[in-house]
Amino acid sequence: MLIESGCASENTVSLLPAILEPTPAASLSSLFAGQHVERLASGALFWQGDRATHVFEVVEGVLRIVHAFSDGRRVVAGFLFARDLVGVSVRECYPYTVEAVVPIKVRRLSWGRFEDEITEAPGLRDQLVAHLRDEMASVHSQVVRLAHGNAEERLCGFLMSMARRMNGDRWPAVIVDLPMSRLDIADHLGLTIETVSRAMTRLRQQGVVSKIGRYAVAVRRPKKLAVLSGDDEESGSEEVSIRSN
Amino acid sequence: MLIESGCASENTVSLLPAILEPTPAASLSSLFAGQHVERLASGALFWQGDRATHVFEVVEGVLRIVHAFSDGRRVVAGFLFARDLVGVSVRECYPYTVEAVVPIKVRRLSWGRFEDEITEAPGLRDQLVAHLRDEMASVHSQVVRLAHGNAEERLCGFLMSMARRMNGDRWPAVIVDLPMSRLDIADHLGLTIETVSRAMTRLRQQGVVSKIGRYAVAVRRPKKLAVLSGDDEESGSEEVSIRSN
DNA sequence: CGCTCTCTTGAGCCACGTCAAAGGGTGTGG
DNA sequence: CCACACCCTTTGACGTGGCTCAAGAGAGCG
Repeated sequence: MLIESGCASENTVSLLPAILEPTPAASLSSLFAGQHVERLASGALFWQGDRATHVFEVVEGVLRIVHAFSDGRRVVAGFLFARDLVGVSVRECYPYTVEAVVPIKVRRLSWGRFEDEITEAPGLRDQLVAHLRDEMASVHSQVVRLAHGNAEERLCGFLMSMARRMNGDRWPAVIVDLPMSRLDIADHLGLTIETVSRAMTRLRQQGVVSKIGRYAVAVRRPKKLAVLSGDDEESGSEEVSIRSN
Repeated sequence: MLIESGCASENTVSLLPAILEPTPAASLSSLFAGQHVERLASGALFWQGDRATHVFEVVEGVLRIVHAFSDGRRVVAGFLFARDLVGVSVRECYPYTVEAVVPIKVRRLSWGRFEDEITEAPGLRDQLVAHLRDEMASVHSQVVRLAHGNAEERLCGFLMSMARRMNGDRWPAVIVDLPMSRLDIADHLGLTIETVSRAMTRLRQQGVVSKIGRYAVAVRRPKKLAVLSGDDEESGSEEVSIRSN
């Protein structure tokens, strides 16, 4: 039974004794603390192909990571929320556009300044590595979600991850905000808006969720949602699958 | 015209003056130089859910990154080749199984030792960050590929990325080795073996590729392959697409 | 109240999944 | 050296989930 549900966050750093940390900057976020807060009601924070000149911290709101294609098609690779960092995993040019889903507030740091600060504080380097690893895990699970299931499973997986992120990893969450449009969700899950809509309707009919206004749902049957998302699985060995209920 | 085709590799590090590097270890790979070479004919290097005790360097051969589900379905999140590192982006437990596609050789380092070496050499920390960023870019493009196109586009994208990786980023490549089975490719692209097979046949009929034995193809029309994969796109703005040649 | 934008619902079609069988390469044993 | 068996791949026939096209329903706003 190795499945200690979790295997997540905040451990890499603590593996090293916290003794040698002379700097007061405890977290990557604190680097942005002194920076001016910028507001953006809508549109792009930066464009795919631009030189990566800045790193951002999301203060408030939601953004989407977008790959645009010349044929008009679009892929939403992910969403960004308060406290997320933008651009730290980029090397030279931004490989995607980042746009505001709702009016947002961000702080920015020039790439050079960010690098300098990181270089001077070993603790922050570790935090950066930890952050990149978390980001990897998140993108990785998105790969699995896209390759794996049908429309309903993908939507359930998306709702689960939204519930977790917006609730500080508390689960089950009752209310899940979905500030992005159906088109954003569709492009994120590799589906069309119609299919997303139908899948959502089916979930409502099954009593798994119910709509609250337009941009939120209430999770009525968290367990069923988890099962449908295929999130509880990941066995790989034979001797599982007893699971009553 | 910001699109300097490239925007890639080996710059993050050189932004910092290379003055302060007392250690002889120039690259992450060199950490593994003294380690015993292990051989694995087939089966898993480690299992999904295992505690992440080691970091590996692939010396020779090909491996696959596998997510297994309790219902028997499988997702191949990616493939690993010579010089690739395995496990550096993991935090506590391996979130996937890594298996040998062909008989492989690897070197290993304990997690603790890896961390220690990294901590002592600032240059290596930068390399680690650079490595994680490259890995992010790779996984990111996999997300885009899965969310974007139909079977043929996905297969073309896969062939392109295989051609690039096995040829040290030289393109166009004539011969592309495909040591993995159709099932591996199918699970990687979110398709079935039959669909992969049919897509491959269609590419052959169009004269884009031709089969060489069982585990390799020759690229006959690289340009068409690139177009079909949707790789040349990524515009986003209107005024591009001049690009002679 | 009417306009517009987004979401929902419906009908038909097509690409891909499923089921089934045949083809081809590889290894083993006669 | 051939024969057989096994496994992987290819090809075919058919069904279905999701895409396309089209219309209708809410919600925000002047």
